Order: sequence, then structure tokens, then C-alpha cells
Amino acid sequence: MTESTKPIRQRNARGEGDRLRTDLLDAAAELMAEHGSVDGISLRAVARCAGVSATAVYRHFDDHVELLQEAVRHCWINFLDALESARDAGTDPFDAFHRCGLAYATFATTRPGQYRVLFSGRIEIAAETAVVAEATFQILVDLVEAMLTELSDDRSAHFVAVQVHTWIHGIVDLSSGHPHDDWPPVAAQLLGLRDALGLVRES
Amino acid sequence: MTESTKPIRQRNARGEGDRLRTDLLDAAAELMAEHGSVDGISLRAVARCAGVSATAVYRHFDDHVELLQEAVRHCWINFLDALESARDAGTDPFDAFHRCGLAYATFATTRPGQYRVLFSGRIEIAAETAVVAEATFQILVDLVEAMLTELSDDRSAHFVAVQVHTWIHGIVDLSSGHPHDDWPPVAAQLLGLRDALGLVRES
DNA sequence: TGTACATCAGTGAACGCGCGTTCACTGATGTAC
DNA sequence: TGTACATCAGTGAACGCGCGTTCACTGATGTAC
Repeated sequence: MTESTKPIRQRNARGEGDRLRTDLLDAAAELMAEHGSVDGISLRAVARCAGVSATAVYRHFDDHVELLQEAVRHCWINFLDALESARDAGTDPFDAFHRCGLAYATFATTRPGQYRVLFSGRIEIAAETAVVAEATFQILVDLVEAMLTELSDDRSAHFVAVQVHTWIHGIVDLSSGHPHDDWPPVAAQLLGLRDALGLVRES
Repeated sequence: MTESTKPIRQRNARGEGDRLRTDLLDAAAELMAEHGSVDGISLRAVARCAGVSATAVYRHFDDHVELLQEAVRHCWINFLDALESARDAGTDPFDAFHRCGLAYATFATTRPGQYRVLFSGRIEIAAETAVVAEATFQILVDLVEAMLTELSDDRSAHFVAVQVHTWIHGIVDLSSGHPHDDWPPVAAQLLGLRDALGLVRES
């Protein structure tokens, strides 16, 4: 899209043709981030953004649909990585929950278009992508379970995880859509979520 | 889109040309509902759906963008009407809150595409549309305020209204996107919201 | 009452554009002899 | 070491399509005289 992404790209060396595949997925992810939707992202635009002719795409993907599906999968993997890193930066489940909440919000607010693509349901996701999505949710379920156990709280971890997920999704989705409103800061909203759901050690 | 919406449409009588305007907005809203996004809804598709030639659209709208903006406004007005009706079906604020929650969820789950268009921020909304959106949110703030007053609860009505809105948005947005998951019923999630936020009379 | 005319609701052909996809190709580079 | 060849990464022209928009138009109907 931008002039700066177009320019001279030199052909990959002999055995390294697969690098174009990654470049195309990155380009598609960038376009999703800019564009906020998977519709209207053309194969030609992705190729252009990667500095390559449209026909080169067909060396790595069957067609337009497969390109976009793989790009969505690519975004999901990035998202899962971000959450796993946040979780693994310490062992206390309450702290890990807090870090994951911030990481979730950061991902969603710095790349709102990309985040939206993940949860928009606008494209049929492949079975392998669904696995990644489930693994992401499982991080949350496990953290909630650890906290509830420590609190001797007998609520269903799955139900509370759904509550956390729906709420945080609403927070980041509306915040990115209405950045002009007198909306409370995301961090304050996350604290409100934690308190309302009782996911805090009594002090 | 469907064959059934295309067929014979007879020309409006002399003074009633404005009826086509409404027909076009309805057609656009229907396409949004089917399609789940404002991108990729073409002027020609809207005209086709209304049973009219593409050029006829220009008798009522300046261009493609104005058509879609007005269609979004049309959806907002429908949404506001649904919430106002739910609110005005009784006077008790706790009951009204419950009815509005169900009305909100019903609107969003029966026309998920249309709901998503309202909050996706994918199209620049006109100033008059923003007024409708603010009026819709104000319904919620007023109801929350009435409940908090009766509960002698000194939380900020605006902040709690934001909490309700973000959460309910997340509930309906994720439910419509992932209808296959073992997701709790929306009604149960609304009860969870009410309890977690303490918007219930102590009994 | 009859007729000319203005208005109104809408049509159909045409334009230039970007799209997804196909096809035959190009030119660099590693490998077999 | 030199050379023929296979492979690889990618190109460029061409296709048919739906799009937004323009233009000149058509044909029904209400109105002025």
C-alpha cells in the first residue's frame, strides 16, 4: 500500500523460495491491520505489498481464499505467542492473569484490524487454525482455574473464563472502534473486570 | 441476492418516489445482515436487491458512500427503537434493565451482520448517526443510574454503564462469531453479568 | 372536455478500473558428465 | 575445468467479470389552457 513497502525486493536464492511465503503472510497481516477486515484484501494488493507480481502468489497458495486463510492462521499464531510469553514471565497465577490481560489489550489496541480479523468470524477458519484458537482460550481457562483453586472458589473455571473472555473482548473491541469517546482507559477497565469477577486475592 | 427479492417491482406513483429511498435502505440493511460487513456491499448489489437499476440509486443518494452511511444510520435507528420499546414496556428500572438486555441480545443474535456493522467502526459515521448512537448509550446510563440510586450504591453510573456495554457487546459479538463452541446460552451470561456487577435488588 | 407540456421515476448502454486466474515465458544457479 | 542441462523464483500479457459513475433516454401522469 505505502510506497515504502513496495521498493526493490531481490529474488530469493535457490533453495530459499519459501521465504516469499512468509513475506506474503506478513504483508497480508499488515493489510488486515490497516484495513480492519478480511474483505476487500485482494491477492494483488498482498503481492504488491510484498513487492512481487500477482502470479508469484500462486507458487505458494492455491488461490485467494487459501492465502487469506493462512494469513488468519498466521495472525492467530502471533496472538498465541504474545499470550504465552506474558504468561510465562512469572509463576504466580494472579500476576500472570494480569500480564495476560495487558498483553491481550496491547495486541488488540496496537493492531486493532488484525485483532478484529481473528474474532470477526468473517472467514471460514481452517481446522488447524481452530486448534490454535482453542489453545489460546485454554491459557485463560488454566489461569482462572489456578486462581479459583487458590481462592477456594467453587465457580466453574470454564464459565468464569468465558466471562473474562467476553468482557475483555468487548472492552478492546469497543475501545478500538470508538477512540474519540470519553471512554475509560483500558487498564482501568481491566481492573474493574478483575474486581467484578472476584479474581483477586483478599488482602 | 436471493431470487425471491428480485422480482417484479412496479414503479412508484407520481409523488411517491421517496419510497424507493426506504426500499434501498432496507435492502442495504438486509445485505449487511447477510454479509456481516459494510465492505463488499456494492451499490449495484443494493439496487439489484431492491429490484431496480443501479442508476436509480443516484436519484436518492450522491454516491456509494452516502448510500452506505445512510444505511448504517437506518440500522442505528432500528436498534434505538428496539431498546426504547423494551425500556418503555414497564417502569421498574431493574425489570427494564433486564428487558433491554434481552432486546439487545435479540437484535444482535437475530441480525448479527447488522449489529456488527453498528459497532465495527468500519465506516465513518455521519454526525447525525453519532447522535443516535449516543442516545442509545444514554438509555443504558439512565437505567444504571436509577438502579444505583435505589441501591444507595455510590459507583459512577457512567463507568458502570460502560462496564455493562463492553461486556454485553463481548457476549453477543463472540456468540454470533462462534456459534459452534460449547458456549453458555446468552441468557445465562446476561444473568452472570447482572450478578457480577451487582445490578440486582438484595432479597 | 381535449390537448400540449412539464415533471417525475426510472432505464440501458457505455466508460475505465482493479480484480482473480491462466498461460507461456525468462533468466539466474546449481549439478552431471 | 568446461559445458550442457535441469531446476528454481519469479514475470508480463491477456482473459472475463463486477464495480462506480456518466449520459442521453423513455414512458407514464398530473396540470395549464
